[in-house]
Amino acid sequence: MADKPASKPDHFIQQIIRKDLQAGRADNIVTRFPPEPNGYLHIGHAKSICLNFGMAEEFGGDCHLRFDDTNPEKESEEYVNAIKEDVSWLGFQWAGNVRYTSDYFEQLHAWAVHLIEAGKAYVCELSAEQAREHRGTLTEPGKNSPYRERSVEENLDLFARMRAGEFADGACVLRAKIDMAAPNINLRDPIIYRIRKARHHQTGDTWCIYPSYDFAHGQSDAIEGISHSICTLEFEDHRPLYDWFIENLPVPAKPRQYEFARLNLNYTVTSKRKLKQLVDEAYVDGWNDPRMPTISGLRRRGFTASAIRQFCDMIGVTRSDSVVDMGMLEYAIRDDLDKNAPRAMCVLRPLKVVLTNYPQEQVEEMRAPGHPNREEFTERVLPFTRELYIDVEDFREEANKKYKRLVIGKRVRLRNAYVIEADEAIKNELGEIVEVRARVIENTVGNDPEDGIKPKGVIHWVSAVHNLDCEVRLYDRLFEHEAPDAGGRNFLEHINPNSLEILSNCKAEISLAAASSEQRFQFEREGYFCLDSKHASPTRWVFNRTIGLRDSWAKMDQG
RNA sequence: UGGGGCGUAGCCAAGCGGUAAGGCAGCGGGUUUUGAUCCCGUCAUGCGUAGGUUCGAAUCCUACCGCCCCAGCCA
Repeated sequence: MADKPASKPDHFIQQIIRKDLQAGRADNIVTRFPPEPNGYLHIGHAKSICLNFGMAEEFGGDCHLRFDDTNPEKESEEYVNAIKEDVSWLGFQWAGNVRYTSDYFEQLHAWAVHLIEAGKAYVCELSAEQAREHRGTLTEPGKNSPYRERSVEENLDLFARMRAGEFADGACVLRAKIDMAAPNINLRDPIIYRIRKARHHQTGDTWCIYPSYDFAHGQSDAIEGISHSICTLEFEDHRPLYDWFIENLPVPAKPRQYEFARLNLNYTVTSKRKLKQLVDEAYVDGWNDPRMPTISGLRRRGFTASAIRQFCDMIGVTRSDSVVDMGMLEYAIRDDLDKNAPRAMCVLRPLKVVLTNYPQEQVEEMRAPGHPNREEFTERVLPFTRELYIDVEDFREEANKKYKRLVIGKRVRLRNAYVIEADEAIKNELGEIVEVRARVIENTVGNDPEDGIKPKGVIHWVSAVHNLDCEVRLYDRLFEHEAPDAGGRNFLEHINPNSLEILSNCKAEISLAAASSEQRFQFEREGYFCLDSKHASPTRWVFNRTIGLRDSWAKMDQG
């Protein structure tokens, strides 16, 4: 009774929607995720996707996917396709067809004409530079454009000729006639149409004038019957303009805009411009490089959609600027993979162990569970032979009692197999350990040693004759600085030169030969890994480390 | 120095006049054939600061301080 599981409290958007429903201000909740197809989606977009689709789902409404494609020069079909794939992969389904702001260009144009006819818009021939001078500053009001008082007829004619392609890019624009002295700069006669003689990925050469974001967004929301238009905080200043258009146009609905704080994650950048730069200048291997905070990068890295959704749920939705610790994202993926990833053993840095008392030709088939507490996972078979590999890190000639691995004269458990005891380290001429001689303690598979001397710890291993050669890629954060783009510094200066380490001589248990693309595993005692979708082939195994296991030993060993 | 926002623990975040939820990280302990997982415990006499109103203030009022956004024919 007293400790009934507390349900998560509503965030402010949920509170608004609940009130709107109760007050009858809305009966059908419709949201939209409105990306511009000018780059790939990243973890910050995941927050918006989860919010928009989540609200529709929670309140029995719909969420649309609408490409905000009003700037053909920066957009492309490649991005459209990648975005659709990422949204689907995250587990969301948009209502109806994919929509495009460009679907509404004809209607938007008609509304622009409507504003002209109402004396609320005019064609302005000020150059970009002159327009800037007329705009005023943050503290000084702007000056009216000399073209502001043109007749309706002249404006109609000019706008028609803009559409007809009679003017060069930049020769003139259509502006809303609002107030050049408004303290909110967005209201100082904002541009609503500009000339762009560029081929559009959806409409081809149909148009040479394109509506601005401010003119297109709210009206598109109205056309689609969006009830709650959710965007990020930097658009808050645009809300008066959003409302102005809705009030001054014969739109079929009156959507409302609400703003929330965008996601910031430490040790990374979430800016499409910067991510594009990393790709274009080859700091990474494409938008889906496993170090990228893009949805496709995280996917290739081994993240699951449900971990990303859980993360978005953990961080909440508020209006305060915040920087979420990367540790939260790491927690979300470890939590998912711990419960759901099958276990396997893989030796990353092999060191040969010869079991001197084990018969040369003998092969025993050890059995290992696919998961420590999920019996439905299929059991693995691990061939055990006289020669094995263990990890270099798991052997020391001598060590203090805190080191719970193999030490000369001490015992250790080989996971799912025998307890062994080390006798001798064989070194090369450089003094490097190249082999360890050890002995199997009899009758210790599933049992403690009969002499009562228990092993210090458990280490993983793989047969030196029955194993899978593979490559493992270890990733570290892409940036060394927790706020790479802070302080006016160039974020590229903070790139971590050691963000990728390729281990090419790894030895995995043979069951891993059947791994499929992006399939995820826990390599016991190491971390979570997945088969790389780009570099792996039927004859080549490349595993990406998604994230290591929590490692309290690493901390102890330092200090 | 105009306008719009935001300040609750190292981080995220509840709180909506009745005496500071929860999560991440950390720390201590228990279980463990993964130094993982799991379990238990611990972690704000304090809510940007200073006043005020009130029996009672993180919540209301006033002033101040700090941070973010806006002067694209980008979104």
